[in-house]
This record gives sequence, C-alpha cells and structure tokens, in this order.
Amino acid sequence: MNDFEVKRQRLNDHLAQHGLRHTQQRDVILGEFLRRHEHVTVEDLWHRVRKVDPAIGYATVYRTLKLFTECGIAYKREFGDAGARYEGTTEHHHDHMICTRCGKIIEFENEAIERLQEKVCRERSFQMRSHKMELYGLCQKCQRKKKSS
Amino acid sequence: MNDFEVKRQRLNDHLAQHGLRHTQQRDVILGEFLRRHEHVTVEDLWHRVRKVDPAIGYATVYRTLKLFTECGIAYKREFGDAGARYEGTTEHHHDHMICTRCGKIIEFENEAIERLQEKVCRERSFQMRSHKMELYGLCQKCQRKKKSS
DNA sequence: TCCTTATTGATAGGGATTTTCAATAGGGAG
DNA sequence: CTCCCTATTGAAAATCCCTATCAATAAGGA
Repeated sequence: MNDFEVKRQRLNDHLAQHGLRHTQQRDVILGEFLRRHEHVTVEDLWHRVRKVDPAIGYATVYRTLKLFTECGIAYKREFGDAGARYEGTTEHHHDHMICTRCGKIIEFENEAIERLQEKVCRERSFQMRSHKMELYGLCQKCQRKKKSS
Repeated sequence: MNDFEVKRQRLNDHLAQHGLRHTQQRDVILGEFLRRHEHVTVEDLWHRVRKVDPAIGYATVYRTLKLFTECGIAYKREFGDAGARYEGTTEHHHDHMICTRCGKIIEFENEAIERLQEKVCRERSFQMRSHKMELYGLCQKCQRKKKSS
C-alpha cells in the first residue's frame, strides 16, 4: 500500500468514525494535495483543484485541509507573514530552511537538535507537545545570484 | 549608557540617516515599549501609550513598531495564530517555550542548539541569516492544573 | 426511491494589519 | 523667529487571510 492509499484509507476511517461523508470534492482535493510533496498554500491548491473540478469553492478547500490535519494527513505550517502552508505528513519530524530571496523551502531532520530540545524542556519542567524550527537565509542558488549582481 | 539610552540613540541615528523626523509620538512609544521587557502585543502597547498620550492612534503604534524593527530596537515575533508580538532586542539570541494552555512565554538560550543549526546549514550550503525555534506545550503550573482536573 | 442531514458554493463576516488622505507639526532655510 | 516644505499623524476605509452563515445540494442508510 503506497502513501496515497494509506492516506486515503486514513481519511475514510476518519470519515466513518465521525459520521462524515465521502464526497467527490474531498476525493479530488486529496488527490491534488498528494500529487506532489510540496509546501502548498491554500490558494495554490485551490487553483490545482479547479483544473479538475472548476465548481469547487475556496471555502471547501479550506475546510478540507482542516479536515486533513484532523485525521493526520496534513500538517499546517506558518512561515513568516504569508498565508499558511500545508504539507503531507511524513514518518519523521522535520524542520525547514526558508530562502528569504526566492522562497525555496528545504526540509531537514536532525536528531541531535531534537534531543537537545527535549533536554532543555526537562531542565525547565516544560512538557513539550510540539515544536517548530525555521532557519531563514539564502539558498545556494541565491547566494550565487547575490554575488554576481 | 543604559539600554534605554542606547536604543534611543539608535533610533535617532536611524531617523537622521533616513531623513525622518523625531516626534513626540515616537518618543512616547519608545518609552512605553522599553519600560518593561515583555513580549508585548500591538494592542497592549497601544493601551499603555494612550495612558501617556490619549491622542496617539492605533496605526501610529503599528507604524512605529515597524520602524523600531527596521532600526534594530525591536523584534517581531509570531506565536501560533494570534497577533504579532514585539520584544526589545537583547545581546543574546534566545528562543521560546510557549504554554498552549495559559499563553505563558518562557525564554531560553542554548548555545549547543545554535551550533548544531549552523552545522546543518553548512552541510546544506545554506547561508543562515536568522532563525526561530518555538517549543509548544504545557508550563509547570498548567501541568499541575491538568492533573488535578 | 425516499428522507435525513452532512456538505457545498457563494458570500458576508471577522480579526489583524496596512493604506489612504486631509490636517498637523518637525525642523532647515532665510 | 517666521516661513515653508514635506514627513507624520489620526481616523477611517481598505486589504489580507481565513471562518461562519445559509440556502441549495447530494451522500447514503432505511
């Protein structure tokens, strides 16, 4: 069972458990959401979805992404000031580098940092539930562009 | 020269360098902003400022905080979904723990994490300019409250 | 097929922040 | 000290992103 099938299954389970309905719109939105592994904005996703079914409304995309986060299919991320972005859930927690020039987002994992975070929390008697770390700066491509300009 | 004087100086330099003007409003807002070392919301600060000069408008506080960030007097922070918060700049970079129950914000520094962040960036050829790390969970007080309820 | 009710699309609403604009007030020139 | 240009201000309207409302629609069990 691939990632798409796993997630479709998880959505269907969630719908069944909560007395919600399986609809065409939710199918289309899930399909477009999982088509690429990106950090998509609601607006981006809406545009993609409209190419499949032009009748699907803006609000439905918002509602459906919220639903996805509730059943563990998607994560909501807020980078800087712009609108929220959603990404498909993955096995491992990861953090992000964000290029402030071109907007490129680089994912990375670092177990050592995670452990240090836990340590700091223990020292301060803080019960961590979640965390986020974002590194802002220039990606390799933009460093070169900056030098040559 | 204390912190207040240093920052007033920095503001005045910035104003001079950019052909901007020194106004009563900016003085009052700076004074109230630096009076306490907190993570203040724009609304909070506006209320404080109005006690000194009731004529100062909402927009002016927004504009002035933006000005402060431009000359390195203040940092803008966005925790969760609520409105932005501003804090005075300090010598050392620090990160935050945010209690998702009572909203308490705990500051901490951790050199080891900072160094690991730099290491990750070197490995990926990413030129880091700034970063933020936020740990969400329950503060000590709220852990106790939760248990007893 | 019927019927209940979750869902939808369009739009109005809401909260935070920014812009607009006429009135005001720094502050350099004279 | 006064004049004058223009940065700044306050109030309100506008904007942005997102959520709520509501009548119409469509799942999907009986």
